[in-house]
Amino acid sequence: MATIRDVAKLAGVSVATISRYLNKTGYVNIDTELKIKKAIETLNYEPSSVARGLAGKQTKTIALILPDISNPFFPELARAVEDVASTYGYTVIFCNSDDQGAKERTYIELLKKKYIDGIIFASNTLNKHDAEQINVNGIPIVCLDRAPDNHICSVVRSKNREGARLAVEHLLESGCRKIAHIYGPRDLITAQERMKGYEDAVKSLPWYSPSLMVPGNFRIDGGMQATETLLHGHPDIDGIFAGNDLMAIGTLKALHRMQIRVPDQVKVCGFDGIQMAEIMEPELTTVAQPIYEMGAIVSRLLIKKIEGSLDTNEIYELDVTLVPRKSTQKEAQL
Amino acid sequence: MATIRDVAKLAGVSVATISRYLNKTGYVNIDTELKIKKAIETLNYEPSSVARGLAGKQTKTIALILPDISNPFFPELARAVEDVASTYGYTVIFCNSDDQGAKERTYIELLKKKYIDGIIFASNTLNKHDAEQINVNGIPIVCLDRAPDNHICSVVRSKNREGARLAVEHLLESGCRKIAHIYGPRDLITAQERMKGYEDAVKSLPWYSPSLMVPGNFRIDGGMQATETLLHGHPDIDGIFAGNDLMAIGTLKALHRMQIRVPDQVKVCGFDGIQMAEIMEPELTTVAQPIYEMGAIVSRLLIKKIEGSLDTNEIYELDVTLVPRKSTQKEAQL
DNA sequence: CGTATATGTGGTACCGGTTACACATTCAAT
DNA sequence: ATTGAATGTGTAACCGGTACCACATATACG
Repeated sequence: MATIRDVAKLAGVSVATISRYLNKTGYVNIDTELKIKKAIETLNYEPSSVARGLAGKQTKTIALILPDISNPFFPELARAVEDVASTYGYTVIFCNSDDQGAKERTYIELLKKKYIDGIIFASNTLNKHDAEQINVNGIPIVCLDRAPDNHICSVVRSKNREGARLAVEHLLESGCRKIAHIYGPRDLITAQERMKGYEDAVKSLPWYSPSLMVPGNFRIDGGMQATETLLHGHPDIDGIFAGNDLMAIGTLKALHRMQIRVPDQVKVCGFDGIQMAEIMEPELTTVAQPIYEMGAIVSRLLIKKIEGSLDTNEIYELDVTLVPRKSTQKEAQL
Repeated sequence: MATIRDVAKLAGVSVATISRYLNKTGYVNIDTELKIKKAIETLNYEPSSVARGLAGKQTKTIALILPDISNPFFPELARAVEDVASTYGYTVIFCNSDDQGAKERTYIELLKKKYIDGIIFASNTLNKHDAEQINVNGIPIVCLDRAPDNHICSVVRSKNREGARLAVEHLLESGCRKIAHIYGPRDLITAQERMKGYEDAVKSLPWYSPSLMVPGNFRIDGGMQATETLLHGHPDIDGIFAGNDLMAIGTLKALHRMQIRVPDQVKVCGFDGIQMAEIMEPELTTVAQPIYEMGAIVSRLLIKKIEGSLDTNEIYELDVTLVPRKSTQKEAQL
């Protein structure tokens, strides 16, 4: 690999000039420019990002910390992040935290040593202390869903509470008269918000009872178990709003095993809008988050922050859309 | 951030000694060691990976180039790669190539500039020329599925041909008498091998006809279209072996729309063993590849290559397993 | 014409590590 | 006593860039 000094020698100028030419900082005579161009060409020179990273500030690398890439919600997000990052010339390192604070901190240490330019947090355990820790090091961060604390970093999230209300209202309109909710892990803001949305929509209704809310774990198996519990306690349930699609899929599976027909006997609605929802049989109605868009926005935000054209921390709340499908279809009106 | 010189000053020794201590290269007196330890402790010193990268050789970073992380096959693979990489202290950069040679080459250029330690190719367009190009730069590479050329890099793949035979035999055992095949993109080795496996198993059977093989694109929509074409031409088909799970899912969907019952009228088998297969209704029988294991092996291989404890290029062919599920179930024997 | 400003270029000290080499000292073996 | 290996440490060049500063020349303005 040729170095900048090789190029300088061949072009008959100093390294400073080459650097100026490369970064378009300072003056370079048009003739000199041509000579440099030719030298670079013939030497097949490519500036080393590592040297640049050491000398200057930026490594043109960002990190994406998420709980688990094999959770179907994240691949699309990751794709979006990588897409916009690469169009801006950034490279992305990805880390699976499994939502464990310890792992996150380990990664953060590692990333600091690597002079990473910024971090996207799609993980949920980042707390105020950690965020401040990173901020101290001057590394810009942007969060998904969760704000460690007000204004410590920008946050992108979608309207979880409103979405949950939408889901319940849709179930009501579809003819449900007793709707249960399977909620996700208590420590996840998204799960909390969706639960609140559910409560908003049902608490004034005569049939409402707190026992209609049971915990899941945001995974398929959790949805299955919760559904069994639910139908055991309330055999007359005719609508289930699951806190995310994975649990809704579990619900569908459990109902199928119990030989309960969807949507005839029980209607089901999920939340997230992952691809899987569409391939279920019956197809799963869901409140879709704009996953790709979230990833794209969060990346653009981070890059803006890195490049200094943004120094305020804002909260972006994205709209969700109810996607009605088979699993909540009213009986045909004959 | 403290630097090595700060530590040296505080500990009252030279930077060389600190470096020796850090890398456990060369002698360091036990007393000196203690002083250094203390200095590092009080300064909260962390060596800069970037400086190390520039001075020494390794950046402790590997790249994973795959077609598209949102293709359900890859998240699990990516997870495995990241898991083992991180246990060895490596960090992973991921790149979506969309199977476009141009994108791949752009990434490779970028990665070279970053002094990446090695590359895992799970993408399919890497050709001999590209691979040599990388080899010239001395960057170790390991491939999934595809060997650009014999012995230019190690390859991890699973027994596609044998797996396809397994699938067809299973369909035959389940009572099928006319089995079609939906194959994937012609330029993918995996698709070719699976097609060959299908042919191996059926070519000597009386009903066999080349028109039983139709192209899909390894995606859901491709599977749906292919299924429609297939049943149009051969209404008496009672078994379909799709080249991958995504297409098999499409098949299931198409059959459902055509009101053809699975497995009663037509049995379906996929290939890959992605999580989605299990959540289908009916659950999809498939030939499962050990996806996580493939990712783990390929990463370990790469790391060994990087660290010099491996210099031969080998081919690892992993066993596949037929996972019988509802979509190929025989009618109950009453 | 003197002076300010724009244009163009080079020297070189960094950035924060690694490592080759030189130089001591200790200790066991001859 | 001599020698050579093992132990221990420091100096400084290098990795490949960036950027500050000095310095020249050309052009414009009052």
